[in-house]
Amino acid sequence: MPKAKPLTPAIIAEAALRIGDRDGAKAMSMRRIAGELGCDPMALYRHFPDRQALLDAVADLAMADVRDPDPGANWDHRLHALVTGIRAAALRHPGIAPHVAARPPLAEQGQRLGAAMMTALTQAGLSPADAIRTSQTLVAYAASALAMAVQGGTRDERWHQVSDTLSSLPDAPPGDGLPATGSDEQFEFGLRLLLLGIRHVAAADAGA
Amino acid sequence: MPKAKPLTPAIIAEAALRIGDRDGAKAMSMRRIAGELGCDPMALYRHFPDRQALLDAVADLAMADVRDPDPGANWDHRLHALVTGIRAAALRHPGIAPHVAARPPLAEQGQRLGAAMMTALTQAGLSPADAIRTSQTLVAYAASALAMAVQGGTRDERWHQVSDTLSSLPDAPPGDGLPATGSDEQFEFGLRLLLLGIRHVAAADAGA
DNA sequence: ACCTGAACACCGTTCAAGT
DNA sequence: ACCTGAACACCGTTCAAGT
Repeated sequence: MPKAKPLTPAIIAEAALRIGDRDGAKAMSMRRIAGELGCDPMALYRHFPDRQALLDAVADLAMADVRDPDPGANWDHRLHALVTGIRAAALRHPGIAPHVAARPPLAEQGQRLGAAMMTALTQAGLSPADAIRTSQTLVAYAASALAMAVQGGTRDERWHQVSDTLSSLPDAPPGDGLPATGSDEQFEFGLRLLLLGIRHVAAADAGA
Repeated sequence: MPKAKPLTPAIIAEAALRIGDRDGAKAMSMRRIAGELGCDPMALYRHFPDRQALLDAVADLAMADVRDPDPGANWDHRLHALVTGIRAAALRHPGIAPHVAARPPLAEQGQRLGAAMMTALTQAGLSPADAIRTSQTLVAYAASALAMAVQGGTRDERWHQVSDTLSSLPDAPPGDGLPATGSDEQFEFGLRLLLLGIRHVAAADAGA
């Protein structure tokens, strides 16, 4: 179903996100996106140098509805809300989530979220240099949590095997009732681990 | 250059790894692998259900030369060596590294490394349940560090922009001399953050 | 019954030909 | 000068035809 004419990068990215939400990651091909917009596939190349650049724009767009929660809250609440929000936003768009995990959004939304994390970490008492290093670590963890929850545009059952595999080792842990690898609970555990480490570094930075 | 006849999953995985090392991730196609082995592309399907399963085997193979360092060492030294070793092994095979990052190796090597991490964490004093949760977090972090260092089978320059982007924010940190996102130094920082958190949890588990 | 390779239904991107 | 779409060089996988 062809549409009107005026193409912009934003319109293209929105169409691609729609297709990804509907039909998965592999459906976001140049041909399918052009079909959705009713234009020639080659027309997309006048707005993006290649498919990778187009998907970068889609990934950034998917981060648009992550809110930086009330700036008056504690730094750890803010950080927790931000990182959780990034993961949740990506999971709301499973088609583009693998791309978010593989390549950090660096456009408008990526910069906004990066800035929010930096202020929360500075608020925590980290030195500017450590705040940057920590931001990168949190981005890495959020990305990985995404890759684990999503595979090829659908929530990935296979990761559950990691938990099963680890549970079946000699040291014999309980096994049942443990969070699966890509689950919300497992994500929360790792994030708490990182926040504990951050608190420690913050104390050291403040003491220095 | 066709070779001899007998195909096994191991021989196929070795050929694919060789191609990936030489020509990158996209070169590991069913057709190219078959060409390397001098067989029909369809012959591969008698040993693997699909391409994804074949790449899973290649990813596991790439972990084969990670050593569990001297078991007498401190738990944090062992963990550090294991996680660093996983990342280094994957970076030695950049063609398969993105796949290692996206899907954890669960075959022979994956189970061996999982078991090694579990014993180190138990040694640290963690409860079995927390040891599993922490293993998963460490796997997640290692995977992410890989995704950041490698893109499409080559070390990714684009991630350096994350560091640049964060450095250019209002709060104005020094900017120069900071580790780039996919770098060894940045990886070490995040790993130390996690080890600090683990030490904290270990103390709590021991006290309970 | 097993194996092969032609064929199907796609890709991203180049580039020559049209306007 | 700009835009188009045919064509190139690939994919993973199915399946009918051969042995």
